Amino acid sequence: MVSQVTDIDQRIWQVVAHIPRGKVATYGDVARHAGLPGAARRVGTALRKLPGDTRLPWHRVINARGQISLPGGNGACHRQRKRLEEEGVRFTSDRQLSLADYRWRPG
DNA sequence: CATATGACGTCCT
DNA sequence: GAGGACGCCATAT
Repeated sequence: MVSQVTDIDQRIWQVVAHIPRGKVATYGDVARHAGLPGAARRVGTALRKLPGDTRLPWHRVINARGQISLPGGNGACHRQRKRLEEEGVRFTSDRQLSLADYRWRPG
């Protein structure tokens, strides 16, 4: 079965590509900027379709609680944290950071 | 057309 | 502040 890439996915990816280095955005924020308010879950599905070798900064997308939403089992979770730390983002816990300090606010 | 699913958000305990 | 329950949205079956 092949995941179909829709126009929605393209818009979501485009928004993610605009998140500046060293900053993060919540799934809800990305959905809203993509013109799909309330469709935060759909953002996760779109990112899930990304190939492992993508250049998109998907690691800058976290949930509204300021924590990584990927399951800890796979290595993706650790990979996301590592990339963020390399951008200067400090974690207050294994998978949590301070949204107040790093949340991206366009404008 | 009805159900199930998921890298979520908000409210409540 | 940390979890759980329930709600939302677009897709897949």
